[in-house]
Amino acid sequence: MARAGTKQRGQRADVREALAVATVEALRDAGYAGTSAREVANRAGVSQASVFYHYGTIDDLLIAALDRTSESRMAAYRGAMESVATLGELFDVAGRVFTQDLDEGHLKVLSELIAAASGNAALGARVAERIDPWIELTASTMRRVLDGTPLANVVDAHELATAIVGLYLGLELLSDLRGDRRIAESLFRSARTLASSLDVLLDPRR
Amino acid sequence: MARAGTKQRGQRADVREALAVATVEALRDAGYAGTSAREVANRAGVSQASVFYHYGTIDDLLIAALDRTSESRMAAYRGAMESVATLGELFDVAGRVFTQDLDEGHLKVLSELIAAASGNAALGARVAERIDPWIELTASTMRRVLDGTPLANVVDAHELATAIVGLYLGLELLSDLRGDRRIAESLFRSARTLASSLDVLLDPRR
DNA sequence: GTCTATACTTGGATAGAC
DNA sequence: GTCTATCCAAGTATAGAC
Repeated sequence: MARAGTKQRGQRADVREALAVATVEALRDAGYAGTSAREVANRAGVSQASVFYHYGTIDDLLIAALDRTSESRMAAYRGAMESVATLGELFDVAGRVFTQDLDEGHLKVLSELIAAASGNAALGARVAERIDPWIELTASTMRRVLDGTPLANVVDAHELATAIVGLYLGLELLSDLRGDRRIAESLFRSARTLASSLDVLLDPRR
Repeated sequence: MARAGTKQRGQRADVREALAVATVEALRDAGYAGTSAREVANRAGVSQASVFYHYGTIDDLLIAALDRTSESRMAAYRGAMESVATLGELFDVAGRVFTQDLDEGHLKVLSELIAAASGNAALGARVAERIDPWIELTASTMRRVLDGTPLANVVDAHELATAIVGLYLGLELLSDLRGDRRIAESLFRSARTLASSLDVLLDPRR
């Protein structure tokens, strides 16, 4: 079924893909400072020059890696959040997805690039754009969960969402620094217990 | 009053001090990646070689800078937190000190070093040690504020403190990325309003 | 103690062969 | 398209003059 060019195009896409994957791994294992063109190229098993052929600059490669994980995680979160109707369920699901993020290093990619943005304004602007969808997703989830409860009139969903995304990032930093994900795990467990009690208070019919 | 040696010792201390101050500024303005021996030395107005004479390695200089801000901020926080007795007051004070941190870049020093720790395990261990006192301070403040309320039996102060420190770090990252501290400001304002209501619920006599 | 000069390493990016 | 070779800039660290 394939004509000439298909293989070529396929290989080209393969290398691009491999570089993006390798960049995610490098950011996860070695941080921003350790994610050089050489490091990524070695991980991908290609030459260092091909990084610049395919992506032009390191920043473009980093953004590609961020988009890669971000889109994949966004799909996972959306799916998980759709089934959530109460605060208890919310923390239950959030805890599970968070520890998965932690294990697979998805959040690490983001937190490394945010920190890197300090010394690289152009990169920072591009990273900032990519956080907005996460705050939106969180806000719409909060609106759904709080809808019909007295809290809906008291808290601003967008503001709350910003705090939650911030908390996610901060917990990632701390867990990673300690090399211990149990901190976050027990936190989500406690939050879930509290949230379940709150669910009853907010709507006793449940 | 001074003998020979006083001036010498004083100058030596001056340069050490100037280097530590310059490092804090460099981390704040240029991030970890931009904080090189050359950059710091230029800011301090001394030669690049003196960095190594005084601190031996870059890591030692970075830790000295962290200790410098950390101790100064710890004193400020302790003083501010002592007067706090209710949740409403807590968020009021926390909001003020947080925006001050943001403006002066104290938290930035910490968040940059935490992110840098990914690619530098030795640095990471030293940074981790320096976070514990903050969690302890937060935990003891929470114990005091929650003491005598029904919440005291429901939440684990140390766990809550970890979440709060994480939230602080995360909000710092987000505010800094956006270059907009109003996000955090309005968040603290809302939290304070909510907390004041909670104070009344928890102890109507107040 | 502080400087200049320098050795050595790593990283971003390009040129040119294949 | 991918490689090797190379250029250039920047960083850590040390040596040695003053």
